[in-house]
Amino acid sequence: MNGHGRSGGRPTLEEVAARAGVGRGTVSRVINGSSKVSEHTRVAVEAAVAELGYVPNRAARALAANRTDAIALVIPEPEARFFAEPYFSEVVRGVGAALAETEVQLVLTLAGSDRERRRLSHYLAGHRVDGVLLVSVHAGDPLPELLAELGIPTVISGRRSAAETLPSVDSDNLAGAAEAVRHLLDRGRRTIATITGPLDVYGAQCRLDGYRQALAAAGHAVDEPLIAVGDFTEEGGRRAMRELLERRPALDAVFAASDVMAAGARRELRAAGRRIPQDVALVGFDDSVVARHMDPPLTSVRQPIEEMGRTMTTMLLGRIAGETGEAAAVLPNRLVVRESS
Amino acid sequence: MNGHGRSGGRPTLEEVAARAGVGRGTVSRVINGSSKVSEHTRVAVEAAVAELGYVPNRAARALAANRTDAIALVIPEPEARFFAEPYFSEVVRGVGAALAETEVQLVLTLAGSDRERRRLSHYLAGHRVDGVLLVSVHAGDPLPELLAELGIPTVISGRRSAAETLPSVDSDNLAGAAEAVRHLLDRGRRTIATITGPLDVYGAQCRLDGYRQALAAAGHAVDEPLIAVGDFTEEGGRRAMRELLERRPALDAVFAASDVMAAGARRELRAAGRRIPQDVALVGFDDSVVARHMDPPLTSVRQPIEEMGRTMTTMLLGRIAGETGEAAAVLPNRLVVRESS
DNA sequence: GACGACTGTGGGAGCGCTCCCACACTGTGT
DNA sequence: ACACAGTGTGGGAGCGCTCCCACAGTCGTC
Repeated sequence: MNGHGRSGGRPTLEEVAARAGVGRGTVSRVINGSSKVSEHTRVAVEAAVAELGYVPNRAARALAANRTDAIALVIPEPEARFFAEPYFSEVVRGVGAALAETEVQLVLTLAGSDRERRRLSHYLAGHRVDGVLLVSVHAGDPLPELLAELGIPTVISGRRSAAETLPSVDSDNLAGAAEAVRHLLDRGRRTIATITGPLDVYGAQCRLDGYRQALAAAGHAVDEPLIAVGDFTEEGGRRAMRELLERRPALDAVFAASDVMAAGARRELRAAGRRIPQDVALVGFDDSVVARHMDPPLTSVRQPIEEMGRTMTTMLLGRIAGETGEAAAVLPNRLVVRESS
Repeated sequence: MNGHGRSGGRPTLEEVAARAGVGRGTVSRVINGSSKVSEHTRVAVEAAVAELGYVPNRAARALAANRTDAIALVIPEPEARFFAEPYFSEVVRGVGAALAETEVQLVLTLAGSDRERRRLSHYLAGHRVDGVLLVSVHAGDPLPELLAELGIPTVISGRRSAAETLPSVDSDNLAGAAEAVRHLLDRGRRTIATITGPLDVYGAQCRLDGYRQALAAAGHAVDEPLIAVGDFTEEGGRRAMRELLERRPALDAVFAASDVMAAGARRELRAAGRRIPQDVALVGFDDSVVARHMDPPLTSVRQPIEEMGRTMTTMLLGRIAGETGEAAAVLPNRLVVRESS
């Protein structure tokens, strides 16, 4: 086809060795960047590699070395939160960026139900990836423990609790929420409500804590009826907003723990005849497409998702390489101010 | 750890064979569902497999059989269109669904520039995947040809021209656009403008053709000044809308070839004091998150992206298995009617 | 001048599978 | 009785690498 090697097949280590006039072991050393190869030989081998267009056979290498140079990204398929727009692609982009300069390949795995996740661990046991990236793990998910048992290095995104034991990368939900609330205070708002996520989700809890802390730090007492629990859905946001308007009709700002809930809140506010931001300022969380295209465009807390993907990957590669030690990164969030506040 | 096999390692074929009291070959036959194994033996082997928790070693299999049971999904990283929201995740979901019942794994590859794509083909040459799924391929992209040279089965999404030679899966852009326009006509609109995508993109061309055909079929002459060329960006949509309002201030409907351009058009219409849909009806294309959250919610043409992913995958697996013959699927689009029209 | 320590290097062994040939063993037809 | 096709089955020979042991060569040292 392209003149390389013998008939049909791609060139092998052996052929490169023959061409360079050295032994198999030497070529292997050069390919793997081992030391202990003389300059002279190295150059000769590299020339042979180039001439033959040699590319190591991944399967053979994996078999012999008992590693795969592949990591898996496990995706909770049915979950709206993750598949919802930018999250997924940004994580992938970050992971891809971290992997770009390595020879490690990314295997994507969709696994929704707990049963599927069990099956997956069986699968991972045989199909052998060197490590696993777990996104959006719930408390009670069996997968992390199964992976630990199998001795497969794992990094998760988002802590499951304050006492997360697994290596994890998270954004600073508390600080992000606090910044959002501080921003509303700075804008002169005084009756600031919040719509939280489900409180058994650690991140949602953190965002609520941020809300509380920002108010407290500014010397305001927290008025509990200004807190309504949502579920990260638009309808949930709407319902929570309805409650809030009933309980505290005089509120002049709302911090929603997700953009989608903010969208629901906006609908409800409109229905109640409140103008945004004149009557009520609105801030969301996630800085999703929804935020940019809302009317008015939504002020929102942006998580460094791509960077989280990158950090997770770097961390995982480190652990595969045998590093232990500190393994919990918390990345800063950033408030993106738009017209809604 | 869990009592399986010998110390440390996972069980091998050999061990299963010993346990079942048969030869290696026989176990292999059972594992691979080959015929020519007596019922009795098969049962015994399956029992041994279950007892030992045997999972075939992927690398060994790949090496011996000279196939990898993996396919690559190549993603044009920097491209907004693809990474923009649901597209990516839906494709992945479709591919995942088609792969779920197979043993084939999905390898994700990000490759932006042409140079990166060349590097990628080199990489793929290392016999790392059995086939490749190419999303969002432009005319002039070198990758398809490189893959063809390497003899790697490939399926692309979206034809590059009417005379696409590669196996491809596309949505019926022409019919979708025509339906959108017909819908506007049904709503009593008479002066229907369109904002197209870049016309060197085949899909954009098809959508324009659909616009023309629908008007022609309804007995309307196509008024060329009602056609403005955009570039799939919001700003482009805005600019095109401005042109249209200048040339044909009396227009009462706009069909934009993408939701994002429709969002731009909407902004411009608002700025010009036109109400949607009372003064001007607006229809987009893609049914993205933007459409659902626009104000008013945007009528849009929905592509069966997940199904496209599934179809591509099925097609690719077929070709890997040696099927040839017909290889171009065109899936129907569906108009999702909302308040903007 | 003999000895060890070190540096490069070659190549055997083996990773866990699939492929395929050889070999029972059965049954049928002559 | 014989040959002869058909079934299952066992196991050798690799697939292309890495690992590691052995060994040649070089140098410094006693």
